[in-house]
This record gives sequence, structure tokens and C-alpha cells, in this order.
Amino acid sequence: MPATKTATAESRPSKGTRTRESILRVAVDLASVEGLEGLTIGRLADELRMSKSGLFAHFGSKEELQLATIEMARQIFVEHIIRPALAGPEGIERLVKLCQGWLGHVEGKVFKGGCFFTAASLEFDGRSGPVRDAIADTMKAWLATLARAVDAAKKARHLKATVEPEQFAFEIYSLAMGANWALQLLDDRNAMKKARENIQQRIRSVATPSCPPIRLIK
Amino acid sequence: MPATKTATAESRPSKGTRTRESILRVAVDLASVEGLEGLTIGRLADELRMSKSGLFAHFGSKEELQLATIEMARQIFVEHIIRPALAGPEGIERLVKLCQGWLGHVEGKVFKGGCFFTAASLEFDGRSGPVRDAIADTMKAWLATLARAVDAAKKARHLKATVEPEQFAFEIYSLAMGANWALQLLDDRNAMKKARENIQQRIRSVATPSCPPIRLIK
DNA sequence: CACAAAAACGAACGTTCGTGCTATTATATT
DNA sequence: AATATAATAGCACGAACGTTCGTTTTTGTG
Repeated sequence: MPATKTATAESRPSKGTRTRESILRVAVDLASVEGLEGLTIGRLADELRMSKSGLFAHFGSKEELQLATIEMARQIFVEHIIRPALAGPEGIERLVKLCQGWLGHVEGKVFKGGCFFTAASLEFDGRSGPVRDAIADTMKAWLATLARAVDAAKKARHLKATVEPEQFAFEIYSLAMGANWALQLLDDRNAMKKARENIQQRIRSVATPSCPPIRLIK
Repeated sequence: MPATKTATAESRPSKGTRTRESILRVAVDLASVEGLEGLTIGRLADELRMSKSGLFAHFGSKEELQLATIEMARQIFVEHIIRPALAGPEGIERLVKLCQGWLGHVEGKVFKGGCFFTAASLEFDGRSGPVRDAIADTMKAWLATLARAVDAAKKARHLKATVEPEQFAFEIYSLAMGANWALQLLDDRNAMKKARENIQQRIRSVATPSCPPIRLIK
């Protein structure tokens, strides 16, 4: 079959780019279960039914593979959680939407083994180097996004003026982290519901009378 | 493999028991940094300047070493945090003492690489088997201890009757976990101070008027 | 002191790890 | 259709992994 001449700039990405992407999609799921160090090139190659060396050539080193996996996870995270929330209006609605997406993510609807970044954080927090830095940067950015949403809700007079955005974002994050922990380790099926109630209540406790209704539970 | 010797109180423990213990003390520190899977027999042997095989003989398998390491970490945890708190009076004092010890532990005063069990939890939460079970059991017990302290403080009329012990214990735990995360990954030096303030405030918000003063910060 | 038991050792096993090469296929361009 | 380039496979490497074995050293006891 003769190839149709569609030599435009936004034509189909090259084979290499496509396989690389499909590798990383599997890598993210595998790493969310086995950890970033447990993510092995041989295991990944088996999973994708390709040779170790063939796969390896896409990255050149294990560290590069880890960094690429983190970047892919970040992209998926942004795509699934941050972008939908930023599409909506600012204020308490956006904060709630971020929390909902975040809790769904923790619940394992986005990554197979629960929260990818929390696991990666605790795996690499004792080390140093580019991988740890990449994880830390991503988490800082996420926490900053949460804090910005809190601040906007505050400026919109949805949250009390006494609320400290960074501190409050950190509190929400801690509660979600705890929920992830309880769900994954203790198999506590109610953990997510309780976390939603908890966070909802925490937000309501600092909401102003003029704040629109806050609903984190379906 | 020799069974665990039940050494009498007066007789000096055998050489084997002593080496085993010194191995585990190093193993706990190493695992709190490198993870329980990253805890390698060869590395551990180097650290202790003994042969791989000589060390290995004490445990018979890597899994057994991991389990023994967890058990040692549990003992240290009980010794440093739970026992001192149980020595004091029940009620809010005990809860505060538990939190103080716990936060000090998170701060790295007990284990080298921060919180041993939180790291182990997230490392093994996707797997199954005895190691994961040992971790989960330990954490359940710790959470139950916290909840019991909350319940006692409630019965002593230090905390409001509306407080749900398990839920409240979980909240405290989440905040401490978040502090651990911020300290270890983001190098946030204020994380511990903020966590102390946070938890203190959270406890005060459910304290009764008859409750003795709550002081988590020095 | 003698001597059995326990503890520690050194060497090696089979596997898997990450990482190089070289050859061979598949893709893209002229 | 021919050809240059990119992608993948095959094979091998040294190191480290957990584990086994036979031997030597250390320890505790009669």
C-alpha cells in the first residue's frame, strides 16, 4: 500500500516516539506498584514483549528511564486532575474540583498502585540526585497549585481571610496522603469516604457564609 | 538455623544473640534510608565488617531478615515512644505525650531516615505476603494505641463526647505523616514546627473547658 | 584442658541487574 | 524502487543479588 503524502508538521509521530510513549505508559503503572527502583528494564521489556536492549536504547540509562517515567506520570496527573479543574471557574469550585480529582487519583482510578508520587516521594526521600529532585519539584508544584486555589477562593470571599493558603493546602494534602495509606496498606474500603468527609468538613470549617455549597461526596 | 534463644534474665545472652541484635540495629537504620528491599545482605555485611554468609546464617533468608528488622524497629518504637507515654497518667496527658514522641520520631531522632514504618508501608502496600502483613499489623496496633488514648481522654472528660477516637487518631496520624513527607522530601525545616502547631490546634479544637493545658511546642 | 557446639568465613552457584556492542530489520525520504 | 536512517534484536560483559556448602575459628561447658 503506497503511503499517502501527508508531510505536514503535525503528521503522525514517528514509530520511535510512539513506542517510547507506550513503554512509559506501562512503566508508570509498573512503578506505581513496584516502585521506581523496582521498575526493572528486563521486567518492563517482558511486559511489552520486546528485547531488553531494544527498550534500553530509547533511554540510554536506567536513571533516564526513571526520569522519563516521572515526567509521564506528571503529564498524566496534569491531564487528569489539574487541567479539568483549571477549565472551570476560580474560587471554591476549583479547589473542590482539585480535591475530587486528587482523591479519585489516590483511589487508584488514574494509577494502578495508588498514588504514584507519594510512593516515589518516600522511596527517594533519603537519597540525592536528579530523580529525587524531579519528584520533589513535581510535588512542590502540585502543592503550590493547591495553595493557589486556596488563595483564589480566599480572594473570592469563599474562604475566611484568616486562612493561610500554604498551611491549608498542606493539611488537605496530609489527609489525602493518609487516605492513600489506609486504603493501600490496611485495605480500608471506607478510607476514601472518610477522607472525603474529613476534607469537606475541614473546608467548610473555614468557609464564609457567602461561599457556595461544598460537596465532595456524591 | 538456631531458634530464638530465650535467655534468662541473669545470664549474659549468647554471642549469637548479641551479634544478631547488633546486625538488626544497623539493619533498621539502613532500611529506614534505603527501604526494606534496598536493604541488602552484602551491604549490611560490609557495614558490619563481616562476611555475607556469616550474617546470612543468622536469618536463613532475606524475608526472615526483613521480618526480624521490622520486629526490631517495632521494639525500638515501643521502647522510645509508647512505653514512656504509658508510664504517665491516662487522659489528655498521655495523648499529648504519644504525639510528642511520635513527632520526635518522625523528626528522625529515633530512626536515621525518618519514619521507618511509613516508608515501609508505602514500599510494600502493593504486594502481599508475611512482610506486608507484619507492617500492616504493626501500623494497625499503633493506630489502635492512638485511638485508645483518644478514647481515654474522652472518658476523662478532657475531650468532647462527640470525638470519634478512630477517626481523630487517623487525622493526627495523617498530619504527622505529612510532616514526615515535607521534612524528608522538601527539606522543609519548619515542617515539624508547623505540624506541632497544627496537631495542637486540632486537639484544642475538641478539648473541653475542664481539659488541662495542651502543649506540644517547647 | 579437652572437646562438642555455635558462629563466622571464603568460595562458588545460578540469576538478574544495568549496560555495551554488532547485526538485522523496519521506517521514512528521494 | 532504492536508499539512508531509525528502531529493534541478539549476545556478552561485569557486578551484585540471595543462597548453599564445606571449612575454619571461636565460644561455652564438663
